[in-house]
Formats: sequence, structure tokens, C-alpha cells
Amino acid sequence: MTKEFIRSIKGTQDILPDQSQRWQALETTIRNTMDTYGYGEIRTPAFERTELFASVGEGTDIVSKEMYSWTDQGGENLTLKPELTAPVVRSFIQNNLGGQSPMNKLYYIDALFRRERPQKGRYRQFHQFGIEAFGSEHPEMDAEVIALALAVFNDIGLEGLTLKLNSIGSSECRSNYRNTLRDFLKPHINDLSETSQNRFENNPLRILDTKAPHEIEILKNAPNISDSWTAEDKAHFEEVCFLLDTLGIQYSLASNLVRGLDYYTRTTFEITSTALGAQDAICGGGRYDGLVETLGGKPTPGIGFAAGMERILLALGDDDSSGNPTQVYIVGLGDGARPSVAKLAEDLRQNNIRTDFDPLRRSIKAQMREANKSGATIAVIIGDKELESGQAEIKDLKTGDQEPVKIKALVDHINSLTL
RNA sequence: GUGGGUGUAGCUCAGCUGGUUAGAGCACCUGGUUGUGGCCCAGGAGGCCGUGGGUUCAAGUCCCAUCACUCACCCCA
Repeated sequence: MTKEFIRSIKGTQDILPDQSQRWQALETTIRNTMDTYGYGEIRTPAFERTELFASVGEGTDIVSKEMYSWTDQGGENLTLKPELTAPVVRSFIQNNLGGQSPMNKLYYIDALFRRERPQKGRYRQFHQFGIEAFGSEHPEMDAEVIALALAVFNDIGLEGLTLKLNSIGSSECRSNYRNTLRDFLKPHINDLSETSQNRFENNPLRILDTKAPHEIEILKNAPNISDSWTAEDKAHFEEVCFLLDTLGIQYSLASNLVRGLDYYTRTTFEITSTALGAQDAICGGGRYDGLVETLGGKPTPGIGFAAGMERILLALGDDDSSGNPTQVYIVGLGDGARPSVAKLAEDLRQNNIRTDFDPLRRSIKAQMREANKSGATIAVIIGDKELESGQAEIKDLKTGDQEPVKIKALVDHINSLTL
């Protein structure tokens, strides 16, 4: 590698043609499924005002230390979007979508930016697809959102998934629970890690998320958030569960499942894959009934999820689904044949036949090798002899059979073949 | 931000306790017919052994630093 070469940014990656096939397949599946479930695509800008994200997740790592933020030449504080719910909600409010229809179902496929230390399944520029459904506070909406996520994964062929489900209740439920949890943890506070001690004040629910064994041990006897649910929270969650049962969707209850962003209410869920490393969450989401209002819109319930595309492709593993191979390879010989080769290639391509030829002016042997490698079913050979006789040679690359065909009739002839 | 691992040809890697022209497989190129692929055979191109310093008669091999990649912590999709 040349010393002075300018490399890509850490944690970003180029998607080369062999990989882009897989991305396209995933994107197509997503779009088809979204269409079936009645979701329309929304595309928001790559960057937003920094305050938009700050107002949504002050206490989170994503917002507090992972954002790519800068001040532009006009003095505006801007940020490359690190998550998509806030921008979509912003757009929902700004375009008054709620005023046009009581129900809005949106999906996106987009690139996000977080300055984390890269590792397997975690990159600084990464991609998510996701949905946001605005308008319904009812459990059937929750169930649909979860079913939709699973439908996409099923269609793409992902296996080994686990759906974890929880309800973190309404805001009054959580403030009650915060207190009972603090009361419970107080005697153990000196046994907690430094970060957990910090969270004890700002966001004690996050302590539930810990991976430290001794903290998990302490938390075993912690009060469950379900004890703090209001009657409505409980009824909502039970109905969500009942609906999932009805839809034949399996899930496990995870009372310690707290999502990363601050704005969630009631239903939260996460889908993990056994095919990944430490970063095994493929999809995370939940309800955020207060967010639209927080960001300055009319009170509107909402629920959504986001799924990591890199992680999905990682979990799918390497299947060598090579794209569509060349169908016809034209072998040209000599200066005189060049215009005929170019014209034939163009005519065939205009007929939607995947055609290629050798622009390197190599020997016939090299060109035949190339034809073979390209996966073409037939090779067309045009040289001085053929120009003179007006007949090109068509070689079937499977059988090796070769026959002359009038150059003028080539396009029609090839069209009549099954390639 | 904190740890661990790894950096040798385009790719995957070998190179024993430091020793002379740095290897293999795959890929690539050329040839084996004067205008015909796959298989086979022969040949070829391609590496300042990540970078910088040090130890030594001698360093891809040892030491230090640095950078990059990677996995994990953390965090999360």
C-alpha cells in the first residue's frame, strides 16, 4: 500500500459489486413487504439541527458522545443523523401529516452515523431500515409493527431469531418505578459500578441493562417494572401479548429490556440473532406516545422499530448469490471487426440481452477464456473471415457446438434462442 | 474511551530456536495451432515482510514506538 494513500474513514465501508447484489436483494424484500403492509417511504435529510437529537436523548450515549456534529459557516449547529425516529417525527410535524390523515405509516431505508469504536456488526456509518406508525395507541398497532419486522426477516431467510418483549409503562408508571428501584438499590449502591452509580441518579432503569455479573446478581431480587404498571399499561400489554399469540408469533418476556433512547413508552421489543457476535440485536423498537408532543407537535401516539442492515447481512452469512451473468459474449478479431462488434453489442443490449465484449483487444484465446468466465451461454465470433462471408460464428459454450449465422440476422437469431 | 489479537504477493496463508536469491495454493498474464473457452501441462508477472527506530557480523524472525485492521468491553441496530 502506498504510504500517502488516503484511506476511507474508520468504521465506514465500500460496498463493491459482489456485495451490492445482496444489498439490493435485501432492499427489494424490504420494499415489497412494506408495500404489502401499507407503509409508504419517507426520506429525510442526512443532517439535521443538533438540538433535534439533543432534545430526544440527552441521557443516552448516542446523543451525548457519539454524534458527528459541527458548526457550519453560518454558525448553525448541525449533526449527521445518528438515529431516525427524531427526524421522521420532525418531518411528520413539519409537513402536518397528522392533519391530513389520522393514521400515517412510514418506512425508511437510510444511512446513519455514530462515532463508536467499530467491531463486528458495528460501524460508524451503517444502515437501518425501519418504520414509524403515527396515530394509533392501540395494541393491534403494536402487533402489526412486530409482525412486519418478522415478516421482512422471514422473507429474506433469516433464522435463529428471538423476539424479546417488555412494557416499560406510561410515564407515571416509570417515575413510580424509578423510585421503587432506587429504594431497592440504595443499600447496594456501594457495590455498583461507577457508571451504574451515575445512572442511579439520572436514569436508574438503565442499570437493569447491565452485563456485570455481580450487578445481575443484585438485580435478581429487584422489583419488576410490571409491578408499577398502571391498570391501562397492564391491559395494553396483555392485549399485545394476546394478539401476538393469535398471530402465532413467539416471544419471550424480558423485564430488563430497556431501550437506548429516552422516548419510549409501554411496549418495547428487540429481536436478536444467534448468528452474530456480541452485537446481536438485529432490530429494536417500541412505542413512543409522548414524542410527537415533546418535539412540538399535537399529541400523537406512535410506534416503530429500526433494524440494522449490516447485521442482517452478517447474520445471513455468505451465500454466493452471484448476480445475473452475461448471456452473450462477442469475440472480435482484427481492426475491421471492431465496428461490427460494437454495433452488435449495442443492438443486443437494446433487446435486453446481457452482452459483453473485450475492450482490451486481446487474442482470441484470451477472449474465449473471458467468454467462459463471464458465464455467457453463447459466444459470437466475428473476424475478417466472417465479415467477408457475411456470416458470424455462434458457439454454444455448453456443448461446444458452433454454427454460422448471417451477421444481418444475428439479433433476430439470438433473440429466438433461450439463453 | 479501555483491553486482547493480527499485520508477509490481488486473496488465503506458510516461513522451525535470527543466517545468504522470501515461499505455497487460488486469482492474473503468456504459450502448448495458423483464429476458439472449460481440464491438463509449461512458463511469467507480482512483496523495501504495515511504518519508523533499536539490538546484532546478520532481522520477515528479537526489542521499542507508531499506524492500520480486527474482536471484546462499553453502547446499541
